[in-house]
Amino acid sequence: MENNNSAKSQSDQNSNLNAHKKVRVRFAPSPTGYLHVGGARTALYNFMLAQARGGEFIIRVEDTDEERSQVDFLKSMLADLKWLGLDWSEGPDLNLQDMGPYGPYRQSERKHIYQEYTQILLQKGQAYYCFLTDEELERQREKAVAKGVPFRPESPYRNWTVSQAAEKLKTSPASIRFKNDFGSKDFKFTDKVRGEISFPADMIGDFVLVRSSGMPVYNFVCTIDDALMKITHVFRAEEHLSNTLKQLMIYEALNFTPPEFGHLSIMLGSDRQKLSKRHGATSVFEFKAQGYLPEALVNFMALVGWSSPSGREILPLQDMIQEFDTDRFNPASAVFDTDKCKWMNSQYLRALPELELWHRLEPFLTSAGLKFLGNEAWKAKVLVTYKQNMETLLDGPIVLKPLSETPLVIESEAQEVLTWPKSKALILLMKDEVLKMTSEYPSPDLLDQIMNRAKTELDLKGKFLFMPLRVALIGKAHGTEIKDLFPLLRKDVILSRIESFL
RNA sequence: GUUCCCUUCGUCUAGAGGCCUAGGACACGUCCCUUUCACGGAUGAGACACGGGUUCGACUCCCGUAGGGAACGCCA
Repeated sequence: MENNNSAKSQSDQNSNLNAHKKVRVRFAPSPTGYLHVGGARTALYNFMLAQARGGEFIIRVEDTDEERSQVDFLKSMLADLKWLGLDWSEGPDLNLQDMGPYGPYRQSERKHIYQEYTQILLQKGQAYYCFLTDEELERQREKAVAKGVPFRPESPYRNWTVSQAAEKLKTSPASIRFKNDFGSKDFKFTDKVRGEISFPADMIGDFVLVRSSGMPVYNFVCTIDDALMKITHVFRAEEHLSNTLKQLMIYEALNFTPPEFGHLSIMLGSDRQKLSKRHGATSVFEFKAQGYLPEALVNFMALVGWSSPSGREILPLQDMIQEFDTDRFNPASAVFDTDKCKWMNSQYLRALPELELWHRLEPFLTSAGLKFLGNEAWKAKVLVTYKQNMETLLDGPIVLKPLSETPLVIESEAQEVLTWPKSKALILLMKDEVLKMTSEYPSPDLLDQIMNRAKTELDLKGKFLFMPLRVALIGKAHGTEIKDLFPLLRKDVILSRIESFL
């Protein structure tokens, strides 16, 4: 920790030197799947840094893996980012049209740029055409594993000049490898999350820059793009930490100035394994489908691996941006606790104004096939009492169903309540009173009237009074207080339920 | 195997050598509120991975060990 601290103060000096420079950060998703909460969190931190420092947040699409990249994934990722409220000023918009002066922002459209830099490295002798086949490489790897030494490809072509290779190129495909001539030099950098980091150059060999298909690989294009797009800070997942060595080598070979790096901890599932399907929801759109509020998800994700200086936990995005500080990242990997996420969601949900809540609930109510005829005043009244019972929007249909126009069934536990000796008489008494109603919804007085009559005429009290009434109204023995529930039900609904339940 | 990263209650975390008898939040237990279920309130249990140093003093600094993770791909 101490070396971390001294490292951090050093990096602070660096950032002070760069203080005049406008912060430019990027989120660089690979569209090979849906947006994952891990990726979303990385995007969030970058977004917060840009917002906090008045900089730009850029989306760059890393789609150099032609086999796995899909446009539909990209579209859904962008939509999810938007849903979370993480807006970007440069990159593809929702229709995949580029915005901003450093485009194109999809790497598949930047091949000509990468070719240019490939040529430079080739000419400078810092890269070479390599005709090694997969089989030859595999043999080398096996040999290295058997010897217990790290695998570093040894290419017989590493000293060939471009013109030497030209002839063979006509007949054989070739990849282009970076010529790692750094010997045992140490590559050092100050990680904003982890402090001073040092990699020996000889921990890797000559790595591939361009596939034999002509498509350049991640470490190469990432470096070129970060440099060309004038990215000042790269906050990305820890799994990229060791890649930084390759990228640092490329920065040096190309005379680019590296940005500041920060390698974020990984998010794990409850079994401390990498978050995956079997841990439940992992994609942002799944959280959306499960009734999570974007503002709650954002708040929660931010707090897995980062803490606010104030120590507040319920912290809306705007407040987090106010408090954002890159010194407060926790380098240890962290478990995504669904329980706590759900709790946080409930806090945001209950803090929403009732009509706004209803608006957010609507898609869930509709897809559950529920209809509500009440006006806005009624909806607001409903949610004042019912939002306490919801943690996610998905709870809406469950909790609100008793108030809908939908016919209800009596739960088996409630069925028993109806067999109590005076239950039927009580319900008939209620029916009698409801029949006398002149207004659309019952008044509080009416309930008092029913209770009083039940006490005097039937000698009922306690659960023998409350439960049968509740069962007659909503088919359930447990739930909302009768005095809150009763005024929310329309006269005709009450009567039809009494009929069907008797 | 090699290199690099990580290690505070079950979980997320606070902690910058004495403020630590280690604080907060989620989850859990108990009690209160409530003639039900929840909400809410109070309260309890619960952690510095281990071993050596350094220091008057170590959760905090250094070194090991153990455990976890990443990279060593013509994946990103």
